Amino acid sequence: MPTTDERRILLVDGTAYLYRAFHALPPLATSRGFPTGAIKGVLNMVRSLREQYPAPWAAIVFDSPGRSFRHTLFPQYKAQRPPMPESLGVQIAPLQAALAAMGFPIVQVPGVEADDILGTLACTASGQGFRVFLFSTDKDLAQLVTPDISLVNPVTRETLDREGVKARYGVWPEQMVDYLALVGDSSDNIPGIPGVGPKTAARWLEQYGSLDQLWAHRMEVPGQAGRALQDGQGTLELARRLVTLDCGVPLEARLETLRLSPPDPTRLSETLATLEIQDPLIALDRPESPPAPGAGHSICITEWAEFEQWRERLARAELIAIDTETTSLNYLEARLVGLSFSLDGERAVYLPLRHRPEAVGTQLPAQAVLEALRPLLEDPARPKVGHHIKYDRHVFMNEGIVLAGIRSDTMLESYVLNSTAGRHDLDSVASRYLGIHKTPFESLTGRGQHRKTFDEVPLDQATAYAGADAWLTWRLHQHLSHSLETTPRLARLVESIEVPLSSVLFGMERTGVRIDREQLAEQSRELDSALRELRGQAHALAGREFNPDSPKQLQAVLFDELHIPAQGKTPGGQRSTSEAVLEELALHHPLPHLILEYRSLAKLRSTYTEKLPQEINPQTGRIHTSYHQAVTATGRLSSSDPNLQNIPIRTAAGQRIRQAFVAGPGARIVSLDYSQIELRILAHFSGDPGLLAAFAAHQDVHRATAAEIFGIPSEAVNDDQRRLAKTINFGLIYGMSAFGLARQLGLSRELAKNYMDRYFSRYSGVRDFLEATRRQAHQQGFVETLLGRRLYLPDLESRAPGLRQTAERAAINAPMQGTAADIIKIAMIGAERWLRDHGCASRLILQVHDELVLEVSEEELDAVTSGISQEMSSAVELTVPLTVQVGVGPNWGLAH
DNA sequence: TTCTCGCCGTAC
DNA sequence: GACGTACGGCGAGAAT
Repeated sequence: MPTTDERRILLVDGTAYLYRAFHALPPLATSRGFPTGAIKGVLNMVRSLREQYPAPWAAIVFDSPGRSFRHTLFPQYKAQRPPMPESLGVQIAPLQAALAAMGFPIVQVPGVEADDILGTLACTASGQGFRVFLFSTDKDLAQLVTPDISLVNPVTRETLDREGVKARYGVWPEQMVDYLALVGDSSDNIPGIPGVGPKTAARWLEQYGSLDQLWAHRMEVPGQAGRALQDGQGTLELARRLVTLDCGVPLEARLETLRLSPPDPTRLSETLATLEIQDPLIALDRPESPPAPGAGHSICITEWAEFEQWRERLARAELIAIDTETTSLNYLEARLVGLSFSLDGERAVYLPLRHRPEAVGTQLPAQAVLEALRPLLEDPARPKVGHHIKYDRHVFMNEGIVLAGIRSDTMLESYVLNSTAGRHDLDSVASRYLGIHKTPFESLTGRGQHRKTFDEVPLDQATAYAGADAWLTWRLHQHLSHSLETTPRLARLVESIEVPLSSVLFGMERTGVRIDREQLAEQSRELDSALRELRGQAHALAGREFNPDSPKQLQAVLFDELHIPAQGKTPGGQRSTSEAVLEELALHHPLPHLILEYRSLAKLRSTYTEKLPQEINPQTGRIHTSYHQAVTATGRLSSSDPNLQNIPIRTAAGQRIRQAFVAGPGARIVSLDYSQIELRILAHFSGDPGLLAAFAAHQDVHRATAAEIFGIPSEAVNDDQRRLAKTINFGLIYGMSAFGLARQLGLSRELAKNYMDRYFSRYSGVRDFLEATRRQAHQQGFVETLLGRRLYLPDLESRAPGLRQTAERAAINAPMQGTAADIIKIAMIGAERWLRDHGCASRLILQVHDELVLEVSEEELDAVTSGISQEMSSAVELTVPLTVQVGVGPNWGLAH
């Protein structure tokens, strides 16, 4: 994007900005109570806009209070709108003063709405050869879009050109007025044709071209919507006049006056001082904004000779940053559209392969290019780096190419460097570490129903976008790997664990897990009838029909109608209907218990028995989850689409769902899980003799704990005592307090405190370790796992006690949870290597934090079971044994 | 129609 | 206020 183009003008819908800032941002006020939140918000938005869209010309347009021609036309126009809040209204004048001091021309015309002013200015400027950028979220303005006038969403920066309008709304800009007239606009109180929404309107206009043509053929339009159309003449006439922007508003402000001026530092600082706004970014705003930081350069390759030259360069490169562009985020459905590479972080090449003919003039034949690149892509000695390269491996695999030579992954580098710094997608990481703000993907493809796939994106845009992904990845690797080297353990974590693990996860995702569809269907049917029955009983008890899935309706029934006394509050201040509360309420009335039963079955049905079959891939007949390696704070994996790490196990009905996870013919399911891994880690870290001894002797640790707390022989421990000890043991890992223990067990606070004191006097090593962890966390600002993985905890220094205490509990939990994660990751890499070295057909299929699940062919059963179990227990050397429990069965439910 | 948020519940 | 880490379904509201 050129940074100095004389004929560019920015037209900003100031009123819309104002409302957005007012609603989106926390209220802010001067020491005397004058509200300033919206002012500060708008100033910041306008500042960043000026940086990102350098232009010599601009206007910020405001609505004026009072009536416009539309009110005369239609008295109910905007009638249902609440008046502007007073605390917003008073901010307008000082805002305009500050904007003027920043050098922005302000335009406001009595009796004229901002949209009409924007329309008039846009048309005038465009007529004089200007390139116009309209900043507004109002879809009415889409009618103005032409090759010279673009509409930019100020929040997402999504830019709509003519194609974009068509993609977003399904109609061309010149059809927008007709579209809006058909649909109506509830926020402006503009009537439309009843029953006609965006989809119907777009379909009709696609078919008939315009409202006039549609009207001429109205008797041919079938259905209820067709009848509503036939009755709608008056409505349509009116609506069309209301939504049409008036582009001929008489303006005093002539275009020549709309030049951005340099800020007036004196006036600006005075204005900001009065408003008590201290924001160096606003104050330091300069007329010459810096250009967008270090843009790389991207070349599109469409000639074979040129491709050959680049291929030779790639073959000689020390390191290749690589990225794929595809048709889908779903790794099995994704089809390769193009490839980008960068060798130096300055230049990138883009190889379009499967763009649609209408989006591209010419492109090289995909198959030939891939075959020519295959030796390079599959060569382990040609080092590559990518961002989230597990996805690219899938894409290549879909093309029959086995990507090899993966040196690193910038997503994993960013995650290990600081898991909680923010998201770890390329956009976020590039902004965070390089200060470079990528063009959002949606600004190329649009959003929603009509969005394009990447193969429909025009080649120039695709090249810039895909090329940026490659050169950014190259630069990020340089930056992040350097940062990691200052803490060698972190560098080693990436290199020895996360990057190899990414390959293991790739294999697990690819393999998937077999599901017995019919068994789940049968369970759904049974749940259905049980739920119908429970629902009927609940309505009978309540004396009326209500939706037991709705906490809000349930509150009304329980607390207002049945007058059961409420127990606790949700964080949002509502009367809670959580499981713990309903358990209590069940003592007063039969309904709460019924609801609990209903909820547990409804959960099983909606989340599992109904959902899982829909996730079965038609090609493979199996479920392929996604494992996320850069999401959790502590280093654990997470799983989604579907989440296979929260499949029920505790209840009998839940167990049955695991039984639908089955082995293929000739195979068995083997489950191996670490026994008490986090408590063992606690024993290791604390070195507490009592805890170490219990594990060394392979005792039941909860029973041993109970024996210590109660001062009795372990044979004498009863079930209640063991349960209490178990709760304390788990609570320790989570940083639980005596209060929490009391609540969990229904004890008095004194008694709970008493038990915890006894625990800590018997296990003083644990007490000292927890205390040392807290102290170290405060001193360093982070805690560490066994392998040096860090969790930073800035909230430890927060002035808010709630935040601080939560951070302290996280500081206690993270070393144990995170170390367990480190250990199982090492075990997974070891397991995969073991299977490969032994030429096994058996496959890892699931990981559930402390459990690995494999699908094992029967002839390999004994060898694999003992081999993997050995890999797991020897993953690291602790001062306690790492015990692994093994189960085998025809399905997951029976493999425990 | 689609998105977001609050609430709730499943796992380890 | 009071037990850590996740993902996701549903209802309800909404500057769709």
